[in-house]
Amino acid sequence: MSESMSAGREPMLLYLIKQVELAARSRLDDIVRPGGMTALQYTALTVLERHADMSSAQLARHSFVTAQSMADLIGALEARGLIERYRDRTDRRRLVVALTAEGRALLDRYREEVTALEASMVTGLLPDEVAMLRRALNTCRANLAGKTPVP
Amino acid sequence: MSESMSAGREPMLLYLIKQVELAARSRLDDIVRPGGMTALQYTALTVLERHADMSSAQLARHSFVTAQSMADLIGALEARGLIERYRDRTDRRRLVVALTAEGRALLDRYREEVTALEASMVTGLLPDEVAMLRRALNTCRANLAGKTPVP
DNA sequence: CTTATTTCAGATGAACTGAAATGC
DNA sequence: CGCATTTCAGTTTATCTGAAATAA
Repeated sequence: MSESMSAGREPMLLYLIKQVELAARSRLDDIVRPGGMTALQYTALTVLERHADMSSAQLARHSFVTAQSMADLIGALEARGLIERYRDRTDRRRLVVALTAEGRALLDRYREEVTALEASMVTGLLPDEVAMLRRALNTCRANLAGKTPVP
Repeated sequence: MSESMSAGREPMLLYLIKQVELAARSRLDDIVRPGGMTALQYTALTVLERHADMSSAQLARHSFVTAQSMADLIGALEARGLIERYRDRTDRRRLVVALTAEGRALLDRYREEVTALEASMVTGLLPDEVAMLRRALNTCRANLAGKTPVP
């Protein structure tokens, strides 16, 4: 009965994605742990580096999590002095997040190792294939969000 | 200074992978919640369907988690009656996991919806591109594990 | 003796929901 | 008023580490 269906033939894509996420995050945690950060925190810093002047709520939408979850993360980064926040003058509800010098220094400190981790992850794939992987993941992300590619 | 480096140009692959995993898991949770399961539990059942007669420790290695983490998951599935365990006669340390009829029924009950979720996730990609995505993820998984593709 | 499997106990990280305060 | 942002409080899920029992 069910063994004739196609879904059982190959592992779910969701399973593969989860495995890669789990293994990659574990490696990234090892890299940034000496800096007193988690992989998630480091990743958030890289997002802030690419997107200045975002509020916590904007970051939450950008990252597919609730505003409350992002507030926890932002709070931890602020407590560590890696970011600071200031009130937006034109909309005083918003607390705009900015990297501090220390935050930038930590990003720089681990940039090479993180780049090397990503490179080791895609070892055996051609440059075109890596570009294709990136494009496919962006498509998946957009499809799951019901939105256009990436802000 | 750091803005001339390549790492800052595009979002990290790790970030994209995490976003897709988060969004996809959330959708899968919605699908299987009526069955009283989490996405993780459903995924574990699909692994058991494809790999019979595995012990919890083997499953843990297969899934990149500790034996203790897998024991929690297996314990929940057993408590729900979706799997059962029996002692391996030739190695009495091992408790071999087997799907129950109820476990198979739940797999069948959600198979179509889960297949549709994966299909919707890769909407806009050609079949070749989906195959390439799967292959690339397998490569990443193997590279991160320091092992050969998949058991 | 060493190693593998399982189990027990506790800790942590990272997400969630609900509710309230503030400001647009 | 309704909506967005932030914060506070509590909860859940999914991982981890450490330690002990059993068996190969």
